[in-house]
Amino acid sequence: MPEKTYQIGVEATMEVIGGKWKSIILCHLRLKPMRTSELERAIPQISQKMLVQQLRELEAANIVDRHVYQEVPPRVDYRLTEYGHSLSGILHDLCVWGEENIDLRREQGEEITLLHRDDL
Amino acid sequence: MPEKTYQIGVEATMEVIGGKWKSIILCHLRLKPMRTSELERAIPQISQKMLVQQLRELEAANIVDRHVYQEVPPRVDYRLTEYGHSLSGILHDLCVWGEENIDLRREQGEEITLLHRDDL
DNA sequence: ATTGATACTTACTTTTTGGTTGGTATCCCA
DNA sequence: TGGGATACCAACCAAAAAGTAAGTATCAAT
Repeated sequence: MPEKTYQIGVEATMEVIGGKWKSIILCHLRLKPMRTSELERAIPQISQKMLVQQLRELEAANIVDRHVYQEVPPRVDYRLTEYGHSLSGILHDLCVWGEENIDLRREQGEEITLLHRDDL
Repeated sequence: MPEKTYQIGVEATMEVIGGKWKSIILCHLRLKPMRTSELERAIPQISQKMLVQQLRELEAANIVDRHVYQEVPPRVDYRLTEYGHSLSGILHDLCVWGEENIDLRREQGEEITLLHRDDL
C-alpha cells in the first residue's frame, strides 16, 4: 500500500472540507438533515452533478450519512454522522468569521451582499 | 461596480483560507513570523511560484503583512496582521481536527503518517 | 401507454489551479 | 569582474476541478 503522508494536520482537514462546495453543504447539514432537492434550493448555484459527487465524497469520509426512505416516489436525505458532528464547531466558526469579513468589507465600500445569514 | 453576493458566510471564509496552500501557510505564520526560505523549508512540496502567489493573495485580503528589512542581502518576512490573528482559533481547530482524523484513520488500518505535529 | 416525481449518472467541455524552467534585481566581497 | 545570497517574476504547459446537457431508473397514478 502506498503510504500517504501529511506535513501538518490542517492538510487532512482540508481534504475533507476543502473545495468549492463541501463546506457549504456541511454548513447546511449541520443544522438539520436535508433532502437532495432541499439542498439544491439552499445552494442554487450548484449543479446536480457536483452536489451528488460532493455528497458521495463526504459519505466516503464518514462525515455524511445517506438515509433512504422506502417510499415511492423515492426519497433520500443526508445528515451528519456522529463523526461529522465533530466538525460542527469549526463549521459554525467558519460561517461567523465569513459574516464578519463581509460586514467589514462592506464598511470599507465594497459592493458585497450576504443573502442568508443563518443565525445559529 | 459589479455586486458580489454570497449565500452563506462560509463562502467568504473559504475564499480567504481555501485552496491547497493558504491554510497551510497560515497555520505556520500563526505561530511566528517567517521568512520566505523558512516557509519553503516548512512546506517542502510548495513551489516558489505558489508560495509567492498565495502570500500576495493573503496580503491583498489583509491577513498577512510583508515586512522588509533594509539589509543586504535582502530579507523579508511574513506575519499575520492583527486582522489575520482573528483566524487563529479557526486555524488551530483545523490543525487539531486533522491530527485526530489522521489518528483515527491509522487506527482503522490506513497507511498514513503525520510528519510534524505542532503541539500548540 | 404515458406522464410525473425523485434521485441520480454519463459524456463532454471549460475554467481554475498548480508545476517547470529560466530569468531579473540588489549589493557585498574576493 | 564575477560569484553568492535572497527574493521575486514571467512564460508556458499539465492536471484537476467544476460546469453543461442529456439520459437512466423506479413506480404510482391517470
